[in-house]
Amino acid sequence: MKDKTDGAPVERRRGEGVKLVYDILRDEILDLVLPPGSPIDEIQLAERLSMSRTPIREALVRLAGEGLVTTLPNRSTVVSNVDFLNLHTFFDAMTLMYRVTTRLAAEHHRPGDLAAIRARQADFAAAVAAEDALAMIATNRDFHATIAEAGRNPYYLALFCRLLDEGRRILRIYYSSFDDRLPARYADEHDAIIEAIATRDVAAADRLATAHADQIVHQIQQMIARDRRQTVPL
Amino acid sequence: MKDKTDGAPVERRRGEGVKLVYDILRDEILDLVLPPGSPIDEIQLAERLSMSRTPIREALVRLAGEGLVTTLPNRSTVVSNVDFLNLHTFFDAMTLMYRVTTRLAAEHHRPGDLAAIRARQADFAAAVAAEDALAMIATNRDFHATIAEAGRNPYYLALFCRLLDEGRRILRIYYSSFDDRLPARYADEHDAIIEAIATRDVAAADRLATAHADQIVHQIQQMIARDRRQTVPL
DNA sequence: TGTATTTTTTTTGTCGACAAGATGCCGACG
DNA sequence: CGTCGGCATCTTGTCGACAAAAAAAATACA
Repeated sequence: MKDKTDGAPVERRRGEGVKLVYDILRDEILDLVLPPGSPIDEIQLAERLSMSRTPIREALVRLAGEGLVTTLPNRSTVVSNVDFLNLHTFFDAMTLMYRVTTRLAAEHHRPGDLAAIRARQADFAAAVAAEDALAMIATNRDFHATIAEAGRNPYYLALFCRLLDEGRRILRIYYSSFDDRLPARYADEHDAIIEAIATRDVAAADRLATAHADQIVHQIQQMIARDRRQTVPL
Repeated sequence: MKDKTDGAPVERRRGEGVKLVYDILRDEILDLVLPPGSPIDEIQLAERLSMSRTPIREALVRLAGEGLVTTLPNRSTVVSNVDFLNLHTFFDAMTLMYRVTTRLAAEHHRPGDLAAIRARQADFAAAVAAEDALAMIATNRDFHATIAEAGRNPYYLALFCRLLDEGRRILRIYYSSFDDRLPARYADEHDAIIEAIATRDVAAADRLATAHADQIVHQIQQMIARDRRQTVPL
């Protein structure tokens, strides 16, 4: 089978191999190309990318640090599972991070930030117009991550990105039942959030972010309730 | 010089070397045995612990993932600096995590949790009685980490532990000026927090946690204001 | 035929060695 | 006397190979 990740002996700059493996695995995990529970074979990856096992292992250690993979000692490392039993902890943290990052963005954003945020919103609108649910997921993530960057709190940013990535995985699982009627509402809410940030209206930013988070959480919960049969193994 | 980390060729079980290096480096970084900016030489560590560079590198990658060390590409990896210019972001996140973890503990704690929390509080009280400021820092961290565990939100727990560790480092820097008059107040506040959690009084838990966080933040700020001269290089 | 035990195979964790990149030193030149 | 370029040294990033541990397979025995 022909793959875009060729096995030909390509020359790579020093220190670039790790990043390559890391990015590939990360994307494949978040896009569910590697579904939760998939074993990751180091040798196979090494042959596929025509490099030694050392950089692959380093990338795996980094992914394990972010919780995307789980390494069983002396056994294979597998893609981490999504903890459906404790999704409420995810929703709780997600909502809080939506709120604090948007609040902080309204407080601390600087001249260039609004342009970046609006650019991301344009990307999201394009994805909505194209009815590309996968692109919506990705651009929505980038939109809120950019807001978090404008808030300038690295601790919140790190946790928020982790949550957004996990959300990307969850949404992917329920991609088949993605309701493309709601996104228009999301786009409007995004515009309102931008407006609140631009006018430095912290209270409005908090209120809008809370409502936005509630929307997304509610939608995910609906998806889960709808497709529960498929998530429970026989 | 004789060290407890001997260089004799000791036999180690498979997979134990990485954890050993990780724990040693982590402790030395948080205790400022390795002050911020210290270069970490892989070969030197490998000789000191009588092992290859591979497990040392894996431990360094994990530490880099937690932000405790910074790896300059193709150059040495150094202990991460404390960002004094943006301490307010640290205080902000710290206060929020104090609040949400204490709230969640009041909501979700289970039978065994209170005993564990009280045990940690006893450790803290013992450190206060012994007037051991270093032990106070460590036991205070464990006390709040145990509360966060009782809250059962892994996302908050991870961020909170990271913040508590960073706080441990900051307090260590100002250890010389540690005022051992305040800790008695801390112990009382801890008792009040335990009471609020036990009675599942979420509002009280939130209020007490906020006050507690404000106390600690205020004390650190006072320390910094007092010793600013030493923090500014010539 | 089913189960327990041994053997084989596969995969991980660790090691020593080599090559790329960077830092510092030394000499040449303006 | 100061600055630039080349050389030596040091550290890191990567590689191939070996050993330990677990899984899988094969065999012996009841």
